[in-house]
Amino acid sequence: MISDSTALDSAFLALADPVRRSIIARLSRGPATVNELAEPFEISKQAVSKHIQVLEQAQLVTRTRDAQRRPVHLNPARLEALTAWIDQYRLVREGQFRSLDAMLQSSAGQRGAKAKEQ
Amino acid sequence: MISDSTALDSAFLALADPVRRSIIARLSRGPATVNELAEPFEISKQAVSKHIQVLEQAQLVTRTRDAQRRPVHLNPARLEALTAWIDQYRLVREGQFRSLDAMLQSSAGQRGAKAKEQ
DNA sequence: TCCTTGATCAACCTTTCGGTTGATTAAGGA
DNA sequence: TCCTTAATCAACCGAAAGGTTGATCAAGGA
Repeated sequence: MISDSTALDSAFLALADPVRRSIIARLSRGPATVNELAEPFEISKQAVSKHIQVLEQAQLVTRTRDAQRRPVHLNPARLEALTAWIDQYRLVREGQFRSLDAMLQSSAGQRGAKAKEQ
Repeated sequence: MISDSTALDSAFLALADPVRRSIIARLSRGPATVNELAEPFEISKQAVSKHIQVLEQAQLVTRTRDAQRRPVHLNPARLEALTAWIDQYRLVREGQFRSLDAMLQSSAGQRGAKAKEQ
């Protein structure tokens, strides 16, 4: 599980772009070079290269060396870490939405409890 | 499952900020008002209000009306939709990373296959 | 050696993001 | 009615995102 806040920032930010998500989808079928990854898009190869760097910094992908090629691999562990974070909050407690009025009237609820990210 | 690309954009972007993730974490323990959500942070209430609007537009939270209060609720369904998206690619195919060289040498691999986001 | 291929670096531009402050709206309560 | 509380709107600002073009680097191959 990722606990560093900046790591989560970069990982979620990396997924917040259709080009980068499409690259993830492509890499789930196997590694690919920058040229291969750039081919489906209308933007420049430099732009795709930047997207890959964003994914790499988020540790969602890794790169190896093969002569002048720099093949890109998916890093599934990082994707798992993101689902792990989401799953912390995905299942909310039974009955907590039962009655908003009851909650607001019984004192100030959890007011003052410092929200803390795990 | 979310299939609209802009919906995924806004949802992942919404999670790419420590303040907003902290708000999600807080809301997983029950609904809260803007003032309650703003209390742990050193930024202005207006800034927190903006963060909540980002989460609301991403449909990660919803709001109700209670007199002059606008309590915020978590929308777990949206979080589930995100894990569903990630899970498409989380489990990569057996053996696809076996040998990069083999892949690159056996023709051009999957070159030309249009990457398509589901 | 020279050329080609694969990919990055660098500079620049425009738009969006995250924050601020000040004014305004909306709903009760005295 | 007037005041307080809850929250948003509006205008503005600096930083970062996402794109472009042009130059450069690195590794083979003829």
